[in-house]
Amino acid sequence: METMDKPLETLIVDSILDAIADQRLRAGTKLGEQALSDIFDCNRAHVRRALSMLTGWQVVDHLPNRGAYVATPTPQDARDVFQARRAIETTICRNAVRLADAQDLADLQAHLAAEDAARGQDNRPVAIRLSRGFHILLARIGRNPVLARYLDELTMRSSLIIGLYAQGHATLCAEDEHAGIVAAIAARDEGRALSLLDTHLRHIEAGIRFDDALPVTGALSAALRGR
Amino acid sequence: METMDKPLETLIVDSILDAIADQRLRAGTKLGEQALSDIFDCNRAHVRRALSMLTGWQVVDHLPNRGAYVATPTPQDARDVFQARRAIETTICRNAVRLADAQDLADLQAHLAAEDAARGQDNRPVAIRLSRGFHILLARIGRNPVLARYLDELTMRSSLIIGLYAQGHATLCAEDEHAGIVAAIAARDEGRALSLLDTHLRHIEAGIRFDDALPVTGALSAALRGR
DNA sequence: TTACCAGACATTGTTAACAATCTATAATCA
DNA sequence: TGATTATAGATTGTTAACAATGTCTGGTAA
Repeated sequence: METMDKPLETLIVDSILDAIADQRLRAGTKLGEQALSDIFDCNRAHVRRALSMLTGWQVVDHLPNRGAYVATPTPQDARDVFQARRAIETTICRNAVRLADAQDLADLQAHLAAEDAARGQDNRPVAIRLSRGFHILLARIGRNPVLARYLDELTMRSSLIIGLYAQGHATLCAEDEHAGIVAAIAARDEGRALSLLDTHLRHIEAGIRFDDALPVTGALSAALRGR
Repeated sequence: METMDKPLETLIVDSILDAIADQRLRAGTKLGEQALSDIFDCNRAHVRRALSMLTGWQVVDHLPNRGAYVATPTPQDARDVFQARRAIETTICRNAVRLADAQDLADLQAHLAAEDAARGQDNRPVAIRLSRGFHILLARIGRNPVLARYLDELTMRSSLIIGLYAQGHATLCAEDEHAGIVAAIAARDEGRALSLLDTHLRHIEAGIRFDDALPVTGALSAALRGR
């Protein structure tokens, strides 16, 4: 009889990761232990463990005696993250072209439709989540959990970077670029898929503007409660 | 006046990571909280934090109510890890070919000499460390800390895999293959460097034998004390 | 006004005691 | 003998109190 336990730390970590991915939690936000204990109605020790896990995800910086803060990527970090994404997503995409079955292709089409719908309704929060979700879905189809885990991390950091440096501009993946990649995968055209993906990632990176500064932010509980 | 603090958790984490990288700590070893507290002469809370960080490195599995264990990669994990290494080290190597300056090339030559010396003396522990160190050095020369960090993690997991599944066989990187890569980098021959690196990584992977089973192990304190 | 300092307040870090769970030993029964 | 179950010990999980550090306010003097 399985207990199907749901460790409390995992809930905290996932909530914060989701909030970062959705750009509800912005770079530089302080993650106070008391505040998080209140929000998740738990002991400070749990929060502490969760924060050290998030540090391992590289999306939280821990300053001794001063607390934990959502990481603030530098321009150099941004370049490195996007280069890493190109390296990893290239292999993921090659896997996807080879391994995608009928169900996977259907999932991709459904995802494109959902993205389209969200944009049609001007639903920005959902559009952000689906935009990231496309890359995550590709990683699942690639069937390499090691690479998928790294991509998870890199897309989190991408969210922080985009929220910091590309507020007005290319804040979302261009939808037609996603569609082109899906078409190439369905056609088993590896070369075209890889080329389109590389171009797509460079477009995202090109949308960031480092001269824009960072606005500080508050409202931790609102960012985490929301969904 | 800097305090140059050296957080205790960091010491514990680094010691265990080093022990794993050097194959002193083997897959499946139990990491008891009391045992580690004794070894590092510290509070159990520190050990607890260190273990949760190591979980983030994917080299420690945490079983609720049963403790922490050095991860035991499956054959599938092994395939995924090596594919990830090929993806990441390809980009790292491309960077290295472009960015290596005179000092970097000298460092590479010095490293090859050190590897040669260790082999000449049949100093297996040092040879293991240097074998991994070559790939880490390449990553430093590539100047992308994000990729370097992932390679750190992947080489750790490679150490566990090799210790588990390739005991007798290809337990070390072939030295001449490292030398060939260095020569290609020095000649700024990107194509040759990438090709040699890919072949090298496939050779390492080919050395693992999944039919061999895992021997359990003990001697935690000896593995960590040693150096 | 501005710079500096002292104190109160809030936050993080540390420790120990207690509770819950698991594991290994030994006794019981078929 | 072999399997099962109780019990004791060890290990992990949880909590609260206390200590150390950082931050902020208000006041003082140049």
